[in-house]
Amino acid sequence: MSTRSAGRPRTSSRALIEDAAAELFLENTYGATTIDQIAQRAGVSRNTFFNYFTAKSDLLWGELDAAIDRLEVELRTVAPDADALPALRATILAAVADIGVDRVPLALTQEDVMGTREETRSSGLTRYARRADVIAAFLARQQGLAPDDLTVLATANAISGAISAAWTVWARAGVQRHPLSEYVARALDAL
Amino acid sequence: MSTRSAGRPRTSSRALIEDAAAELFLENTYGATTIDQIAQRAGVSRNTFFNYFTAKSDLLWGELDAAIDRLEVELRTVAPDADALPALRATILAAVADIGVDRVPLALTQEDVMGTREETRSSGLTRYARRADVIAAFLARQQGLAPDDLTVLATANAISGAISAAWTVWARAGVQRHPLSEYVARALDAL
DNA sequence: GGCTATTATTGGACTGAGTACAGTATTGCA
DNA sequence: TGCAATACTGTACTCAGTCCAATAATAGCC
Repeated sequence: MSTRSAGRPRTSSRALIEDAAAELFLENTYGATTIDQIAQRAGVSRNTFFNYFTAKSDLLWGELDAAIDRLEVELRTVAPDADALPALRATILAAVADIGVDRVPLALTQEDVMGTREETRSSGLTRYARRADVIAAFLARQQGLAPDDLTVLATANAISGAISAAWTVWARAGVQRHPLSEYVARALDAL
Repeated sequence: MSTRSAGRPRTSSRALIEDAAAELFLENTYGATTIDQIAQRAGVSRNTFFNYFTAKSDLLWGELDAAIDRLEVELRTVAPDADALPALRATILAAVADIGVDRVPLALTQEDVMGTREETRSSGLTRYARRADVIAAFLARQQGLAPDDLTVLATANAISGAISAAWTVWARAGVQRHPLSEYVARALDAL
């Protein structure tokens, strides 16, 4: 890597890419910045980009992806005889508990600035789907039902949808926003 | 159009494209057929394809798109003083009422055959989102709340998610499946 | 019939995401 | 020091989707 000359790299390529992308998204909007531009500003080749991210949209959803990962892991530790829905609610809230005021995913924070409603939306939806999968697997496991049972899937999709709404409203709330978990709690209560 | 020689065309380009696509999806899977192949088999230029469809995935979701269109239109006719949720439920069921046993969207019917779970999923999700928008607009209108109210959005997303689950289970049910509206009704009851 | 405005269709050139693969640095470790 | 694994790069490719200008076809009108 020509620009990072000396010994072991001070910053990982991953971080360089993320920083470069964040800058460019703010300058030019998400849609108008190309992967080539990101790689170039990060001082990294285009292919290195794809070593760290499978798609451009990955850059927008780091925080959310991590929360879903946590949710999946934590749901595995729920006692088999626990009541499914209360346990699910508690675990969902725990998975977003440490997401505070300043940690807003890029995609949502700068939706307006970036003017990418449509473009970010479809990549965000795949997170909704993954979360629904995680929840459905938990419900099926916990309630001894098939993973493709209609009630299980309907419940899981409904819950995932409500959480999506919470993220959206939270992110749009601007500087005076409360912790994400409050929004998620209220969204779940709406069911 | 070289292949359709005589007078006025017997079949519209749109139908030719749809038929060609359906054939090719079955032969080669959705992901493995290109727009060029579809256009070629339909005896139409590539650009003509884009005159009729904005994306390849449009070909998969005709039935669902139409149902969402109906839902949107019908929701506008609901009396302003009607109780929102019961009216919504009735309108949703009406919008899928005439979708019978044999009318299964391509995307879902041939999910296995086409082996495109991942590829069809993201395009299907945009339908989920559009339906959620339609429902949220209705709820906000009917209840006198802001369209970005958390409760409104959470409810709309949850309902749209449940409906997605219903479509999925319905389509996967195979030949012995019941009318779609039964699945949708059960999914909504799960909330 | 012939004329005209509109619409359908086409060709061609382009951008940009994502993939494949082989080759070259770099690094960690023995 | 050397070797194996890993990080990085170059190049070439496929395909979706966009843009624009040009041509065919059609419907309506006289």
